[in-house]
Amino acid sequence: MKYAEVAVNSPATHRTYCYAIPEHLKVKPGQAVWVPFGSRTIQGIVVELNEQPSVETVKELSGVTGLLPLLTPAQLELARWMSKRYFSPLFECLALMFPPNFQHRFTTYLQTTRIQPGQPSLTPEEKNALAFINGGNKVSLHALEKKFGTHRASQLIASLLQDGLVTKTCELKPPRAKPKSCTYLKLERESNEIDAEINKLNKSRAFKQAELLSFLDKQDRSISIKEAQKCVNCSPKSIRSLEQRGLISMESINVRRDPLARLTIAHATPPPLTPSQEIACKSIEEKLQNGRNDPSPIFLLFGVTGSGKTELYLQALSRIVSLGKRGICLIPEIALTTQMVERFASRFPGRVAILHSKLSPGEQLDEWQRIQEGRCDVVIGPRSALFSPQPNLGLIIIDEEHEWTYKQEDKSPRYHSRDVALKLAELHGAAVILGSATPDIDSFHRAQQGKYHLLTMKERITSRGYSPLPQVSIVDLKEELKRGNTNLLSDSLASAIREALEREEQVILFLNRRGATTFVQCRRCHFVFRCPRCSIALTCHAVEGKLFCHRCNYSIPVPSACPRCSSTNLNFLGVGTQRVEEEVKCLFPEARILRWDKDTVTRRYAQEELLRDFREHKADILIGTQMIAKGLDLPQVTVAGIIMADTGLNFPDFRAGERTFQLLCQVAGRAGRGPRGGKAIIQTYAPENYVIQFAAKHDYPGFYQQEMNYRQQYNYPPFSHLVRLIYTHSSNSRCQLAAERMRQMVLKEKGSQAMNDLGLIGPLPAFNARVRGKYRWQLLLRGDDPSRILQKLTLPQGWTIDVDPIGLS
DNA sequence: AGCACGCCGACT
DNA sequence: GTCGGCGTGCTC
Repeated sequence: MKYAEVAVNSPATHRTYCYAIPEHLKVKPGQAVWVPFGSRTIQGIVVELNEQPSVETVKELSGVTGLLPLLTPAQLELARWMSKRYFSPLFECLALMFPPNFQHRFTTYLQTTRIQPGQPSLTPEEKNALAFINGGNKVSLHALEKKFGTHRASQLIASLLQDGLVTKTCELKPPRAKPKSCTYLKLERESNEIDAEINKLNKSRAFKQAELLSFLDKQDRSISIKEAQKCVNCSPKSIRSLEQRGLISMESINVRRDPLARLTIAHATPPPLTPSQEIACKSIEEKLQNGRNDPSPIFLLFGVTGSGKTELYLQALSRIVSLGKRGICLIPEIALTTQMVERFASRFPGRVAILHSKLSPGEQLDEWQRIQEGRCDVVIGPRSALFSPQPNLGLIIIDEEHEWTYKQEDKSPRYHSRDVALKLAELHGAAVILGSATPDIDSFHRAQQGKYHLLTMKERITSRGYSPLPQVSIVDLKEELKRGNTNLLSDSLASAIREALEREEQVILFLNRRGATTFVQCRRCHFVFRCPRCSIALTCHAVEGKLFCHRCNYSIPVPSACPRCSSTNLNFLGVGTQRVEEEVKCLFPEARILRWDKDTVTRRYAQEELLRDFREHKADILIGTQMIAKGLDLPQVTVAGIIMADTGLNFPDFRAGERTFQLLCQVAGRAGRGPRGGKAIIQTYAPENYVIQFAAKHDYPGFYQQEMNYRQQYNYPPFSHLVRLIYTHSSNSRCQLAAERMRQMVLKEKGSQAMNDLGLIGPLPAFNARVRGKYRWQLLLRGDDPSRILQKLTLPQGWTIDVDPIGLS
């Protein structure tokens, strides 16, 4: 008898469980299996095989799904590493690597047994529920919960089950995506025989069949059933009848759902490299060549906006492909994949796969299969693309490596793609290229320490040769106010826009907020309208005439009076893209304006369309939030305006400065990518702030130095590591209590482990203390290795652990 | 996820 | 005294 250690799909289960393998089952590590667990049967992944059981009493595996192991040994190893590092259940880490739509979910159904009308012991509500279940022959638990509420439903079911009036059954939901096939028709007779058949059919009044035969005879390619029905307008019955008589045959062929089919991609050859690209490229090739000393080299490609980082990715990839290996390229936002995908697809035609959540389940499945079959040189996608089954991995590229979307914050495992990529590369002996114009402070620090190979590209190239970075001027909004200008646009920004419009050039205006006004305040008693559930200020959307909570979507109509003092003198404070748009419209009534933020762009390819319109100069001014800052190549833009640089600078997070610097550099870098050059204007109330000063000079090294001083002074990363512990509960006092208890627990452990460097911050309510009606309190651990203390502690339920948190909100 | 166990307030 | 609410912990 052999035994399997299985990671099971049960929440909050960090260990593996031991199962006996029945003689008739063939099981290998990486295999997906069904196992009995408590009262149910659930899915699991075999992570290890043993000759001896690890516990005394074991159950048997119920079965396997698929003959081959679902996951490779390297994937198992990566998941184990992630589970340990991020304190997340092993199964959750493994699940990242499953094919699309793999996880089978059970649905619970209820059915009535013998009906006994007028049961005296039943409450009216129970009778009601019984009638509801009796209505259909099988009712899902979900439907019942919707009707009666989750809690009430489970109570009702419990009592009805006890009375033996209903039974409960479990069924597997069918998978949402299946391989798509198309059935083709083929003639089984020679042309001369066909004519005879057509005559025969016409005589027997089966003229539709005759028509179909003659249509098929005339074609020189295979015709699908759908095409045939459309062209001849015949019924499926006619086709069946011809098939039954052996005149035609049907063949089913799998068809691929290609997400790139809607793009027209021209093949391209590599352009000549600039001197700095040449140097960087040589350096990468050299390291890839002597893989023996350093099998998994890591490059930090520090190149200013427009220095041609993508070309270097392409060169490195083609090098890797020529060595018989493959690559993965991570990009930060789904919205902007298209430009990148087109670049890759034009150089590796038919050998590019893309993976992201906006693809249909069918497309995801088909792309996944192509990748697994080794038919793609590169997989492009957001952070999850890291877990695609790319065989023989030789290179991982992370574009815009400083981007925060690479860290999964909202759900477990709370991993950072950069760190996981480095581990994955180590496991495969693959190279890693991290690319950015404004590298993450931590990445640049590691490059300085010699852990990464630093490649610098300072020249900016455009279609017509080199062009300098745009000149950036800082506008002091305090001065502007003194001069009596209360508009959002300063005089110098307005005149820059005017000049650009006169020359028929384009302008982008950046604002890092959304909504028309930020919040509404009473001028008399200073009451602020807040969300009753989340207690954050409500945002006004003038178009809908409502105030919205941007966290939980709670809304109320735009108020006309203060609920506290009944004053009708309300102040609509703050700035949103809508208000910028109004003001710009007012100043430049003839300009064509596009607005891009999460409110206007929700449809699947809406961003793409909007971007295409702007690039084709169907609009003059683009107003947007964060999204317009990211990696767009807009050659006709000559003016980039930052409406308010300070938003975010005062955010209660030690990385606020870094984040603002990155944003400002990115926006400024949007201007002047074409032959006409360009300029950027930063409006701010804090013109002397080092973040704004260095951003205006495009001086990353200068900013890095200053920022490092600050981080060292306050012992923030990279001089320390952080772990955030968060407790969530609907009662605030409970949170506080739990957090205080946790603090005592950690302090005690700190003493027994003699971890003198470990610092505790908190307990504190999280910056967004209330989310969806639940309070959140946090405890920050800071030190050389704060994770170590947690290995010994088992956290009570309700706690989440975030290792190396990215934001502290 | 489900199920059992144990601890507190509201009743016969 | 017990019933049933919920919070907590376990499932090989």
